[in-house]
Amino acid sequence: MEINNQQIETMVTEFVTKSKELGLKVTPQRTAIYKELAKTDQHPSTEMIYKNIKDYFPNISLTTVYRTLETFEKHGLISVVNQLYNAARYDANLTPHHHIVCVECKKIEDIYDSSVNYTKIDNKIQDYEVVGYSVLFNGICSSCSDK
Amino acid sequence: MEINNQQIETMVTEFVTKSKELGLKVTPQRTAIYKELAKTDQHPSTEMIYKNIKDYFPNISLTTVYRTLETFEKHGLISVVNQLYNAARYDANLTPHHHIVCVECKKIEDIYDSSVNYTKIDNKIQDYEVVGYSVLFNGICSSCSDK
DNA sequence: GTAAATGCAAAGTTTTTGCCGCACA
DNA sequence: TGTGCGGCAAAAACTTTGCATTTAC
Repeated sequence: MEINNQQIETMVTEFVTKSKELGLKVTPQRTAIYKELAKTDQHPSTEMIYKNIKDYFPNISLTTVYRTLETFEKHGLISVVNQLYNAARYDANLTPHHHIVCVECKKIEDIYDSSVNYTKIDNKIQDYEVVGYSVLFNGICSSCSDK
Repeated sequence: MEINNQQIETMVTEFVTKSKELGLKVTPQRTAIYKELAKTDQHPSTEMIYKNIKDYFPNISLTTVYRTLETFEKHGLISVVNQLYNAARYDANLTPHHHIVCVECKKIEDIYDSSVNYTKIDNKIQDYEVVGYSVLFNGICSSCSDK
């Protein structure tokens, strides 16, 4: 799916407004980083964003991209697709179940709550042959919310 | 939730059987790694598993743990909780939507398929205050399945 | 006996941190 | 004119690879 120029401009305008509300400075680097992310639905990594910006903004630092994306995410301007990107986490329990991760301490727990249901899907979505799916809830665990 | 010794032994027995069926050698290291994962629902990282085993198996190598977990995962003996652990991936689209990732090439696409629905949940699961959730489908994209 | 698995060392990736200079409210 | 931001370098954290040795079958 393509995102057209007008949509991007709208998003950038909102980004500037929200940044000012949040007390974040709007710099050329930040605008470039936001725009790079707004113009694609490919969910790029930090490195990909950096490389794209380098073409027209050769002095930008990779560190800035890392720090800026983290700042944006912390303030809700963007979201991280893979909350648990820090390290691989494994599970020997192969029965279908869901997970909940604490956004503070990164602890993961299994969910067996019966209110959590997923509607049956067929094994074809868009151009993909689906081999599985997982539901990941984000939350704050009781010990972190106590703090 | 606790996993009792009998459950663990059953899992280890099945692990040995499946390994043999798959032509995988059952070594003391592999058994230790599997057991370490079977006895917890904490979804440990490679490092955590390594540290726990080190206590009673001081010679084990971190490399072995990495390689073994990858082998187990490839053969379906265990699963990886966070498919996209390689690098952080970002999204400027804040409207609720789901994702599908190609298990081969790691490409991510948005899902707007109306057959994908999630039943409404309240904002409390177990001890967590839920702030959001995401559904991640695993699949094989058309260009990868062509190969 | 042989192919597969392990351990060690080294290298490759991804991410974070410290420090200093710069710039915009 | 001070606080936040950016750039550079270094370090930290996580993961993979090459090679010689050992082991399970």
